[in-house]
Amino acid sequence: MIQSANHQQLKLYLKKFAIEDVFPSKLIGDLSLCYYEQGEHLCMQGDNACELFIIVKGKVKVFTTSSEGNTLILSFKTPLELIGDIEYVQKIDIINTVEAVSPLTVVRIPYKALRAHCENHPPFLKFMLGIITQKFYVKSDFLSFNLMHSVDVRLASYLLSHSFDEQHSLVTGIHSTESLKDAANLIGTSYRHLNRVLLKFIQEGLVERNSKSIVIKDWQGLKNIAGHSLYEK
Amino acid sequence: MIQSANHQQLKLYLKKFAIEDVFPSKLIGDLSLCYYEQGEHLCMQGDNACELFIIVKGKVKVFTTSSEGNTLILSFKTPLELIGDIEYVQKIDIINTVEAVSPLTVVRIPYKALRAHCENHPPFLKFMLGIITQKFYVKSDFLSFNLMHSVDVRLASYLLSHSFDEQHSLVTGIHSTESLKDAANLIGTSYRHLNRVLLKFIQEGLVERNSKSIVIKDWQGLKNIAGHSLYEK
DNA sequence: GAGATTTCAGGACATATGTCCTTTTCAAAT
DNA sequence: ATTTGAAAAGGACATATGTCCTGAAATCTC
Repeated sequence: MIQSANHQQLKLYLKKFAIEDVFPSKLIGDLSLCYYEQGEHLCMQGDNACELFIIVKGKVKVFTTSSEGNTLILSFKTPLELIGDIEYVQKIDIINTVEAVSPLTVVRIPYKALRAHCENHPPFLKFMLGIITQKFYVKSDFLSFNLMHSVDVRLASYLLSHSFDEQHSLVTGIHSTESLKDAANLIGTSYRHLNRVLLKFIQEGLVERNSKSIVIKDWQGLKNIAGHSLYEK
Repeated sequence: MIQSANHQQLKLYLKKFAIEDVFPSKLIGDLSLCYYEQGEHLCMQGDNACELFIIVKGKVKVFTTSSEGNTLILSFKTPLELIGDIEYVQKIDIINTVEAVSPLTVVRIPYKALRAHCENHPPFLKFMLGIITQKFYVKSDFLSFNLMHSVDVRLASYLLSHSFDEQHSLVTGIHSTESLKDAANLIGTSYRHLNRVLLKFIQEGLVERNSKSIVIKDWQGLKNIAGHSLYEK
């Protein structure tokens, strides 16, 4: 992780997301801009929480590891999103591990500064409320979706929503290796089973697979399986 | 539903939960106390949202119905809890249906009054943040738990946590009829399968079943299956 | 470039879970 | 008490999913 002293850049980001007024001016000096490389961890499950992160560029995955050693990905997050918000309010340890899955830029703010200057600052409180209620809504949807639908449906939905990712459009490049494992962990199934369902999709002509990627051939067909596509956000 | 004009009683509730200072005094007149009978609905999925409810006595179940007609119970809620908070912040329609499962007392506040007087009122914003982050945390846990564990584990956990409910202590009375169906819908499985697992528990001597209730015989045995008991809150 | 090593896809089997239907239980009505 | 109908429990079967393992493919090392 590299910490930047470039306050100009930081302010550009705040402006980009229209959150300049969220923090009182006396707190601006406590903000810093940080860059993480792919694979680096922002925080680890169980650690003491002491800073709030605002994701302003790149993508992270949020996951938890059970006592049995299983990994479950709870979500992928892209700007504008907060890490450490729940922990700040509830005053608890880090709940989930967060890892950069692309080069990442975040604004970092120590809890200490927040408690000193934002505890009763309505713009900040409203900002937090907006983000957290959104998160809750998405999570609630995600829960229902997972509990009510089979892996087929979930995978179809996953493929659809992750094809619109930053990079390509229709010709999606979902890397076989890591990201398929991630997909399994996000969907909440085993890698083995995901492969099985994928094979079925291939046999049905819905997708094609080559050594490096998975390509969607029949958009509508997948949509019919997915019903209402989730995992979108 | 019966609306009460008893402002004295209302204030007692606010005091009981130490939330007298959450609302500015000019808004107090907009609060009202409402009583619901078991089975009544506070709000229905898809309806226009216009009031915030604070549950101060009794218990509700929050559930959603899929387009295929399946019901999934997302949670049971007891005081102190909010209904309509996400909708208020996000300005969206009612997400889930909420039904009283016991005689219920709530404090009702029209959104209109909140927007007029609480939009920038830090005590209110902080109150909302506290409740919503808590909800998020519980839901996140619930999601992981459901996605990572089998129905056996989930049922064991359910039985354990729902035995400490208001009424009895060890000798739990989980009514066979409705509440077993509710259990299935909460766990996210079919009634059929829940019955199957229950039978297994009975054969293993973990629980006993008579015409009206299910009694836990082997507390520790269930705990061993459940691992860390969820569904607690 | 050939062997060694890791990674990945798929086979075989066991188990978990869903669906549909039949049997059983319980309680209301007569 | 008998009948009758609703509700709950369980049987049978099909399908979904997990686990373990093997063979194939890719990558690395020298």
